[in-house]
Amino acid sequence: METDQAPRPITPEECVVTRTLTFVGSRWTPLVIWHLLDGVKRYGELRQALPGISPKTLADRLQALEERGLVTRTVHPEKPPRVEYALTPRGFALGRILDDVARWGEEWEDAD
Amino acid sequence: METDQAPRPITPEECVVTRTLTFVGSRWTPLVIWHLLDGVKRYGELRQALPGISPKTLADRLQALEERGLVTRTVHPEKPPRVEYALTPRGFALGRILDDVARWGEEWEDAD
DNA sequence: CCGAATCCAACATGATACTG
DNA sequence: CAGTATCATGTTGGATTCGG
Repeated sequence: METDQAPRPITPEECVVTRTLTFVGSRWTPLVIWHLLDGVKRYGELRQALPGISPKTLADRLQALEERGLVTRTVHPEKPPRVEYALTPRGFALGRILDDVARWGEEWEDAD
Repeated sequence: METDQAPRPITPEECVVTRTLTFVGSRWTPLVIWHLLDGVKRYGELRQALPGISPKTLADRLQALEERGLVTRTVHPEKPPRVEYALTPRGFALGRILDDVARWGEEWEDAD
C-alpha cells in the first residue's frame, strides 16, 4: 500500500526550498553571483558592476555569501589593500541553477 | 574576435533572475506551489496545510500567483462557496525547478 | 466557507558620512 | 581601497475584524 500522502503541514522554516530561495532571492544576490561566475572580482569592481548598490548592502551580501560557503574572501595585505572575492564550487553549482531560472523566467514574462 | 565581456552594469530590475527569485522567494510561495503540485486544492485545504499562515497572506500569494499565470482560480457558486486553485503548465514547470533547488539546498546545508 | 479591510511589526535595503 | 557606523525608509508579512 502506497501511503497516499496528504502532505503533512510544514512551515517555511522547515522547507529547504524556502530557506534557499529567501537567501538567494535577496535583492542583489543573484547579480553578485552572476558577476562572480565571470571570475575573481575585487570589491570595487563589483561595486562598479552593480549600479546603485550601497557599500553597506554589498558588504552585507558578500558576508552572507561567505558565511554560507558560496564565496571566498581573500585579503592581500598590500597598500592600498586589495580584497578579492571568488565563487566556491557550490557557488558555481548554484550559478547553473540560476541559468535554469533565467530560462524559465524569460518564457514566463514573454507569455504575459 | 570574441568580445570578452566585462559584463556591463545591470540593475536588479533589469535582471530576469532577480525578478523571478524575488517573486518566487516570497515567504510562503514555494510551499503553496509545492502543495498544488499534488493536485487541485481548496482555499481551506491550503490553509490547513500551511500551519501559521494568515488568511491575508494566503490570499495575497494566491492572487499574485494567479496574476502571473502560475495558478488558476475556479469559483463554484454553491452554498457554501467552494473555490479551487490549480497550477497552470507554467506553474508545473516552475515546480520542476524547485526540485533542483531542493536538491542543491540539501547538499548545501549538509555541508555546513 | 472564502476572503476583503485595516492596522501594525519586522526586516531588508538605502543614503550618507567616516575610518584603517 | 575597502569597508563600518548611523540613521531613515519601504516593502512584506501578520493579527484581527468584518462581509458575501
